[in-house]
Amino acid sequence: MQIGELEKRVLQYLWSHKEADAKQVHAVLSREREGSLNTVQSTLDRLYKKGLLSRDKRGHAFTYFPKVAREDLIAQLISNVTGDFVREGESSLIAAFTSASDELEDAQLDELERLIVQARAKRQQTNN
Amino acid sequence: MQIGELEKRVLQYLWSHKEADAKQVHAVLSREREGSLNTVQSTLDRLYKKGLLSRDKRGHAFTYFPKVAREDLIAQLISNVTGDFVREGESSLIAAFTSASDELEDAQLDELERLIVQARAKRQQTNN
DNA sequence: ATTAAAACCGATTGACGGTCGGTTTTGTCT
DNA sequence: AGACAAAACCGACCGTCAATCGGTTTTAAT
Repeated sequence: MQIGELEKRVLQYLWSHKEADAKQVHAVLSREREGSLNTVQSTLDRLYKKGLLSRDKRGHAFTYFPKVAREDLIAQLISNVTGDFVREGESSLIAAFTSASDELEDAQLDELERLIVQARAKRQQTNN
Repeated sequence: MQIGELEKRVLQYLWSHKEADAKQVHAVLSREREGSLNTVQSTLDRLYKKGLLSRDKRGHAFTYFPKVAREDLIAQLISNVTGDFVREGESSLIAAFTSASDELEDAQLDELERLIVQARAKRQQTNN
């Protein structure tokens, strides 16, 4: 799946505000970019058809909600873009870490390790 | 930057074989896909112009070499595709890990942790 | 029923990867 | 140097997809 620039901004907004209709999104975005309400509407609709948003009619307008978590989408995008490059038995994450580690802060290294420990604990519990 | 299907295959081939000219690449790829030599040539040239390959004239033909490491390209692609989603002080990797951890094998968890330890050791040395 | 708001449709534009025919350049061999 | 063959290079075209927006239809509130 391919996510455009405007689509990304719209997603960002919805993740941080939980819900909004086209008018609201347009109002906010028009402070930093051009574009008609119609364009925002199309974009919301495209995201909806991509399964990234859900919606619910309230009065005239649809109110849109994020349907996928930000982290899930990030994971999916990473998987899409790296999938063909990754060997059997390897993870995109590991491949990426190999070269990204230099840019990580100490705190992020710690955080990542913490998450690993946590993941292990979880699969211990659930016998995963 | 955007990498197409054929471009990915060509890169894969060059990473595993170090160098090749258009003819060779075409010969190999034509076992699994259609397409003229010219198409492969264009693709090599596009990759060259993108800075992902270098080349060197040998006789009539250019011989192409990978210019970026596989892991570096993966990291760059991840950064491109997730960049706008990632908060200050956060890493795409961490965000991705949050949702991908369930799919990782135990061995990969171990591997990742090993890489973390290694990264720490390295920055200890170089006073990073 | 009227009316205003929003959804919906369809057309257009701009990127970009893939594809390939045809021309030009370039190396090689005699 | 001239002929020949091989490969580079150019330019055109297609398909896809995000962005854009005008105009029409649907819909809901009064």
